[in-house]
This record gives sequence, structure tokens and C-alpha cells, in this order.
Amino acid sequence: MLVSARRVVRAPLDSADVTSGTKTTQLPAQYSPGEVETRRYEGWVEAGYFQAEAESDAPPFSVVIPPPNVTGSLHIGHALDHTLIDALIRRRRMQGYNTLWLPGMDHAGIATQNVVERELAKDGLSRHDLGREAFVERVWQWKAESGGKILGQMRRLGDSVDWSRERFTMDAGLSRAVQTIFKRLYEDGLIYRAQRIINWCPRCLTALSDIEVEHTEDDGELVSIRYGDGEDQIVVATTRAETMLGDTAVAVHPDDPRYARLVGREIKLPLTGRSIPVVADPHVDPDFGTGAVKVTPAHDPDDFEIGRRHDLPSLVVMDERGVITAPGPFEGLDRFEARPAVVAALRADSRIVAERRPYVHAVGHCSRCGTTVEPRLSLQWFVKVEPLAKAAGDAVRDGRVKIYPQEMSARYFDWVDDMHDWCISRQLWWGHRIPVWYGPDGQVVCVGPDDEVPAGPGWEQDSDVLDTWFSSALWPFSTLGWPDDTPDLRAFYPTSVLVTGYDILFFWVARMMLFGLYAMAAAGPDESVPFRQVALHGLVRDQYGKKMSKTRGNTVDPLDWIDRFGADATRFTLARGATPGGDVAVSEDWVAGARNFCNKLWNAVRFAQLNGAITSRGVPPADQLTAPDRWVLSRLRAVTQEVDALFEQFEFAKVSDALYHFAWDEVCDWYLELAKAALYGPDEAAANATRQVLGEVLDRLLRLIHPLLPFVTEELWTALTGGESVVIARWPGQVTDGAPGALPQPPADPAAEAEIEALMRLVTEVRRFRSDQGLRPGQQVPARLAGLDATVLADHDGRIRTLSRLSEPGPGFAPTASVHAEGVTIELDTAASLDVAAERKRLAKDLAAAQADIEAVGRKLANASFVERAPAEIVAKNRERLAAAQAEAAQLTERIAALPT
RNA sequence: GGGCGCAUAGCUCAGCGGUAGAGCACUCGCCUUACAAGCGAGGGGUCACUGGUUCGAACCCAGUUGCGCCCACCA
Repeated sequence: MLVSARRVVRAPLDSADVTSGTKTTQLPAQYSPGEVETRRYEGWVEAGYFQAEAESDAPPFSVVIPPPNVTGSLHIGHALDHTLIDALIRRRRMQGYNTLWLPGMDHAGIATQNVVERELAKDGLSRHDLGREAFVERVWQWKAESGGKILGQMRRLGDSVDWSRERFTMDAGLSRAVQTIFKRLYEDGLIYRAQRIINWCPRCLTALSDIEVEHTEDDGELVSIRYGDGEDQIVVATTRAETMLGDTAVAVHPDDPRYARLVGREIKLPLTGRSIPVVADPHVDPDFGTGAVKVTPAHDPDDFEIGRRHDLPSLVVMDERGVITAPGPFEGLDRFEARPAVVAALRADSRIVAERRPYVHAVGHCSRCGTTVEPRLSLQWFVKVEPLAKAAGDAVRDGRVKIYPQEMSARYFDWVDDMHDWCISRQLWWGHRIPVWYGPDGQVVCVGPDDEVPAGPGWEQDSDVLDTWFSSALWPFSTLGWPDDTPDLRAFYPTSVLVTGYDILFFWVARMMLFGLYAMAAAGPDESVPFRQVALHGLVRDQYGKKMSKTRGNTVDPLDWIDRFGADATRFTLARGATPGGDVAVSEDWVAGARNFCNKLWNAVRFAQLNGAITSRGVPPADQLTAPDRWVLSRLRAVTQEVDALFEQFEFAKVSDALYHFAWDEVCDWYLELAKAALYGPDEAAANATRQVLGEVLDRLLRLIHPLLPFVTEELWTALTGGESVVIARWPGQVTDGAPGALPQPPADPAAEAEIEALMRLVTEVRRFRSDQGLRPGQQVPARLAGLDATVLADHDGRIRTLSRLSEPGPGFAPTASVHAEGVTIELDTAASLDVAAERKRLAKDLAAAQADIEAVGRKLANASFVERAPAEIVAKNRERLAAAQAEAAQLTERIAALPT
């Protein structure tokens, strides 16, 4: 970073000079987040501010954290999610709600098991070397270590979670919830066990649900093979030639005349020499390829269905690792070795017809490890989703659950309305064991948490565990004590809002809907939903809008930013980009900008302190206030209302923007400068009134920003007001839903707003002149203000002079130039001769702008249709604009002519 | 193959029917007494293209092109 070499370090102002209305501590000239943040966070936790109450008269506001995986650490996406949730929670807390943000973590079955297995592999061990019990023990150790790290990161971010209610999906209580709902679903016939083709990962050696499979367009090869001999030939095509070893039929469309005579007959399968039947099945598309399909019931989901319809045998030719088991020359080959080997053998046998065609097609990959998924016939547990999904769709359709942004609900419906049964068994060791026992005589017993476990010789528990998302789906109520009727469950369910990324809409959000509505059905339609609102955000991307990835090397560690710029700056950067459902682009430069904003607030409060701002006495009567006081209060009122409305819509980017601009552009750039006139002026009453307004405005501003910037606002607010903590200070905005009352709003004052806005424009105009003329910023320029009385600026002579650095005209005042704006003419004595070229350039530019306006607006008004059909208000506005532009142009022309040559 | 979305200043994005905006970046001038992590002033855009609706279109409609995302059991 470049630092001005000429910078002079100034001695701090002597605080003894300062008259202060309240007892406060003196602030240094620059904000250092690192020093403040840990101290503040621990203080908040100790004070118990984040703790929710099960019994309370205040209305509840509850959010469950999207539980991060115990694996690894929080990434920048978590930081975004937590920032948004924390902002919502903090605002509600200030509004007087009984707020609960429930923290916790997910055991993340397959992901965590993979990580621990990788650790073991470093020592040359596999989980089988340890055995199930020891392996699971090892994972628990890992969890303790990794989980602690995550909790530490949440503290650094400032998450105002209720630590006394922290949960983990494998806790005893949550495991009990899992077991309870499993048994209930089982008894309702909504969980069943069946032999099906499922997605199988040959590396992870487990079944996967449909959404754990990611499709990519991969290059493959479409091979056409001739089946049968002599007259009875059929050509079929395949991208997975090796599966032909397991073919048990060829299928054609029932109405296809080409094959009608073959249906019902047997033909010979190449290589194996087995005879397989030709069957007619309507699923076959006669227009695709040759209109004939090889049928491999054990290795393809479509074929499995065809096989079922025609009572075909399922011939398994591949084991769980994707190795060919069919006896013969290919036995022992991996599927990707077997494929070319089979093709080569077919070629040698002249069975390949036509060319082998390159073929791009969608191939499924394991979302955890990227391995190509192999459809596999196996015995698994499933949730029958149809009735559950119907209820989940209806809850959003009839508005009991609202999704933000609304466009996202279309995606939700697409999925929920057309969902296949959910395969929930996983051949893993880390997770909730399926609570089913098998007896020696084929008994199957589903065991609830309070049931006796069947014992005796030959009884064994199912060795599989449940899909991680099964327990995640219970999170909004399992964490609150369900299945027991606990005070927490009564107080905080349904939760108020769910905030999460759109990427887990299906994985998690939809499944919470499925299970929440089912488990809590007794509470009634309105009370059984897991949450009333779903606020979706996007992914965090880099400054070029690119997805972050380790291979791209553009990932960001939130802790790195927190260390260097502070948690507040990190949070603000994320919040400022968070438009509903939209991705968030971030860069280090922008975080630095957010850090600067924190420093700006810091110095605003520092200024207030140095000038004896008074807080907690409210706003003095209007007749004691200066116009800038009335203006800033009126603006504060408007911004407060705006921020409130935006929060309700989860418009975090706009909330951040509104506060940023109000704080920086209006309060710091203008109000503080305007306040100086009153503070340093002779009128003691006016100075005191301004001290109160200054205190009031900053007090409220800090409260409004606190949800986004918790640390710096806490440090500043306590310093400014001497109050206990802004965390529990009252929210200055409106209050909804019957929470305790709001602070009274400062008065609106349109007249003051008009005056100050005119003043801003006029001052800016003078500054522009000075800049163009190369006048030093500090230099006082004698000037005469004419026409002030006739404008809205009548009472602002002194302010205009102060902000523009214009002194009173002295003897020998000889104006060399003039500035015109807002109906005021300011004649200036620039002492040095006028830079005529610069002035001419400036005036010419203004004239060009005025003329462009005259032309554009003139053309518009010349259009009869416009004058007749546009709203009168619009027409009038354009007339005014034309007149103003014409007057401006005339005046500019005159002034240009008057310039010395 | 189906569905959805996006193309606005160098970059990331807001605006969604009546004078083109923000942050960052850029240029010039400033140690102006809260802040140089600052202050003041400024440059920069035929709002992807083509048609249509309208008095008026960045904004609505249709098409074109180029991107992105989600879903999917056509071998």
C-alpha cells in the first residue's frame, strides 16, 4: 500500500479542551479491529446476550444454522451465510424478540468418512484394518478436533448464536429423533426395503441418492453390435459394451414392423453364446438408433424395469468395485478395461457393424469423489416420497412457507413435484445405523428408541447407516428436543427464517419440508412447517465473477480477511453483495473499502466526542434546531424506514448500500461539516442543540448498522453513549408483529431537506469553480453573495461561506469572476487574475449541457402527442426544465461573452 | 433433451416505462483544525443485436447472437 511520504503525524487533540455531555473514553485516530473483536465477543457471551429463553412473553424469532460439515473448516460461503443470519437475528434481538440462533454441526457421513479414511491411508491403513468400532471411534476424535476449529471461526465472525443450545447431528438426542421418525415412517409404510438399481460409487463403495450424482457431458463411444445369427439378426447400440455380458433380452417397440416377426423368439448373444429372448416393450423408442435395445436388468435402471415387466432374469456381471465377475476372458477386468476388451473381441468376431461413433453423453459422477457412478442392483432402504412431497409442495403453494426470491420456488416445485423415491441406506460406518434387526428366521424388526432390541443367536442389526441428509432433514425440530414436547420446541417451532444457499435447496431445504410437515403434523397445517420463510442466497465468487475453486487458486479464507481487515469489514463486503438469490463477487480491494467504512464511522464518533456530543436526551424542540439539524433528522427518519423495509425483504445489499451512503455521504461529508458552524459559533443554545442532534443521530446510526457491523458499532456506541451494549439496545426502526415498542421517529422536514439540498448544489458549484481555477483548498476567497434572500437559501450565508471557503468582501474588493447556481450569484475576488481558459472551458461545458437539454426537452414538447397524452405532471416538469435550461444557456452565453479575451 | 436466468462505465453489479447509478479502478488538486484507511473536483456508457408496442423503452413483447445455471433413465 502506498503511503504519502509527506504525511505528517499530528499530535492528538487534547481531550481536556473538550466539553463532553457524557462520560466517555477517548478514541484513538484509527480503528484497530483485531484488538476489539475477541474482547467484545467474549464479553457478549459472558453477558448472556445470545441466550434465548424457553419461557418468555416476547414473541419468538428463531433460526437454525445450516449445520456445517464437521469436516474441514468454514469457507467464505459460510461467512456469507452467517453474516446474513446474524444480521437478521441481531435486528430482531434489538427489536425485543426472544431470539434464538441455534448453532451446530453435521456429521456429514460420507464426506467425513472419506477424510478420515484418507488420514488412515497415510499410515497405510484402511478402515477394515481398524474394524468398525475402532474406526468410528477414530472419526469421533477427528470430529472433536475439526469441530472445535469451526466453533472458533464462528466466534471470530461474530455469530450471535446461543452456545447453550449447540447441537450435533450424532448427539444422543438427535439420534433418538432419527430412530423415532424412521420407525414411524416404517410403520406408515413410507420406508421400505427393496431390491433396486441404485446409483453406486465403486470407490466409496456405497449407494448414493439421485442428487448425490452429478452429470457431466463426457466423451464416449456408441458401438453398434449385431446380435443373433442368419435370419434372426438385430443390431443394438451401446455406450457400455461390457454390460452386454449381462444382457438377458433384446427389446423392441411392440408396433415396430421391422422386428414383429422376431418378438418372442430367442437369439444368440455374441461372445457368451447364451440365447436371449426378444421382447416387445413400449418404453423402446422405435425412432432412436435401430429401434432395438439390449436389456441388462442388473446394470441399468431402464433395463431393470423392462426386465421386471417381462420377468427376465437379472444377471450380475460386475462386483461392487466395478470389476467384471462374469466367467470368461473378461473376468477380473475393471469396467473401463473390460469395455475396450469387449469391443475388440466383438470386432474379431465381426460383430461390430458400421463405425464406432464418438458420442458425447451425460455421465453420472459421485458428487463426493468424482468417480463414474455405476448403476447397481442391490437391496437398499428407501423413503416413499410421493405423499410427503405432495405436502411439501402444497405448503409453498398455499403460502405457509415463502421462498425469497420468489423465482426460486419454480425450481423447488420442479423437484418436489417429480421426485423419485429416496435411497437412504449407505454402506458406510460413520452415521446413524439403520434401526432394523434381522432374525434367524427371516424376521425384520424396526426398533424405536424406547423399544427392546431383539437379542439372541442369529439376530443382527442392519449394517448400513442412513444418508447424512436424513438427519439433516430433521434439524429444525430434532435440535429443539423432538420427539419430546419440550418448552424449546413449543417456543421456537416453526422456526422463523431459513437462510441458506440455493445450492442446497433440494438436498436440504426440500427434505426439511418433507420431514417437518410429517413429524409435526399434529401441530396443524400452519404450525407444522419447519420455517415460515426461506431466504436463499448465492455462491461467493471472485472479483471477475468466477467460481472459487482450489484448482483455480482463487479461494478466500475468511479468517485471513478477518485477521487483516476485521470481521466487520469481511461481513460488510459479503452483505453488500448479497442480493436475494444472487451470487456475490468479492475481492480484497473491496474488503479494504469496507474496512475504510468502519474507520469512517470510527472517526465520525471521534469527532462527536471531541465536540461534546450529547446522547440520551432525545431531540430538542424544533425551534431550537438549525436547518442542518432538521435536515439530518429528517433524512435519518427516511433512511430508517427504508432499512426496515429492505430487511423484511432480505435485501441485504440494499440495506448495506443505504446505510453506507447515508453515513458517509450525508452524515460525514455534509452534516458534520455543517455542524461545525453551529458548534464553533457564538450561539450557545444552537451549539447545544446541535450537540444533542449529533449525539442522537450517531447513536441511532450505530444501532442501525450494528446488525451488519457488530464489533465496531459496539465499541463506538458504548464509547459514545456510555450505555451497556448496543447488542441489547433498542432498534430505532419500526417494530412488527407485536414486539415491544419502537423508539419515536425523528420528525420529517421537507423544507429543511430542500434547503440543504440546494445548499449542497450551490457549494459544489463553487468548489468546482475553485478546482478549475486551481485555487488552493485552504485559501479564503473574498466573495459577495447576491440574490440569496430570494431563494430557499435565505438563511444560509454563513454556511455557504464556511463550506466554500469564502470570506467577507473587504475594502478594495474587486470581483474577477462569478458563479451562478440555485438563483444565487456569487462574485469572487480571486486576487490572482482569472484563468480565463479554464473558466471558458468550464462555462462552455455547462453551456453544451444546457443546449443538449434544450434540444432534447424542446423536441419532446414540440411533439403534440406527448403534450396531449403524457400525464400533465410530466409535461409540466418538462416545461420547467426547458425554461430553466434556456435561462441557464442565456446566462452562460452572456458570461462567456463577458470573459476577457 | 427439458426448464430457468443473464447480457448496463475498465471490473463486479443496482436500476426494470418518463433527465443513465454505486463500489472498486482511473485523472487532477490538496498534510482543510474527526478520518491520507482521508478531503475536494473530474473523466468514462449508441444500457448485446434486430424488429415491434407506446407520446416516450435500458426497462414491456418477439426474434437473433453470446454466456451461465438447474434438471434429465433414450440405449
